[in-house]
Amino acid sequence: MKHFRPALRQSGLTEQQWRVLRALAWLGEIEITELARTVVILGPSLSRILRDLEARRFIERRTPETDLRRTVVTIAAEGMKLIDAVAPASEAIYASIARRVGEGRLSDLHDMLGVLERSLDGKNAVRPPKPGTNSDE
Amino acid sequence: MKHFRPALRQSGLTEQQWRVLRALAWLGEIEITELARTVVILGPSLSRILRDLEARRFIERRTPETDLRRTVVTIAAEGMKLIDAVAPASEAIYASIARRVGEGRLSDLHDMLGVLERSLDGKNAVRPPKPGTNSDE
DNA sequence: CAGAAACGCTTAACATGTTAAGCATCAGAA
DNA sequence: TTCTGATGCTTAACATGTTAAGCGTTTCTG
Repeated sequence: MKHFRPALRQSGLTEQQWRVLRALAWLGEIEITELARTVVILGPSLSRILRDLEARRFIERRTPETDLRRTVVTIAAEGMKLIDAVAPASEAIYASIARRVGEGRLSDLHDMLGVLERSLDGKNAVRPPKPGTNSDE
Repeated sequence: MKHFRPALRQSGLTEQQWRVLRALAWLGEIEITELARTVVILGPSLSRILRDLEARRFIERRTPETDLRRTVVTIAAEGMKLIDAVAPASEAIYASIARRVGEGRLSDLHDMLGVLERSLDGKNAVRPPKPGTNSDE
């Protein structure tokens, strides 16, 4: 959401890069296909984003010996530093939004979007994290 | 929403092009800045979309003598044909979505999004049309 | 009347969404 | 063991979102 963009840009991150890094900080390590589902970004887009984050040494990749098709991604030390630097501002912005809109309303909206998603797609619906994280609006 | 895309692509239209054409069919003629607000597309993006639609002769432009800065846009005959050709399929898809999700839920969601928007931005909040039109999800 | 500020619109540049296609690898069937 | 289909991931190409900048026009101020 554009409320977060100025703060993120100060740290040289786009929204999507931030969301990906946060997910990695949260999850530890994850395979790319799973990460795409978790952050609700299409595979080709995620590939490109990860390429850039890897070039900037914010993430690292590893191919498990058990299945050479797969790539496991983790956040690197540089990436964790960035997360730690940006998280306070991001959380403050989110808290401000929550105050203005109301926690109850955000929660209701989140639930309704989940219902909508399940109604339309049935399976394979990924719920974004509950309020308290960077909601994708 | 991706439910509409296959049908639109058969007619050589993207979602945004369709939304712009439908707004023009609905509104008659409108200035570009106003159209951008109405369809919730940023000016630079709308400029590019209109450029393409104009090249394909789906829309027409006119500069009013009263203010040479402004451009008034209208849908052209070719554009109206396209609207008439695509509208039945689009409305059928929307009706299907409404059945699966529930009209009441869609209406509630629409209202909640309006509240969210007003809470965050106060003024200048543009409400997308009520269900029955192509909602921007 | 002249100059400054604001407005309307466009374009450039970059990031990402999206669709299609391709390559390497794995799993399962014959 | 070999072959086929599926999977994981990447890239190309195109459309659009976004930010910044620029140009022409209008409005406002001194």
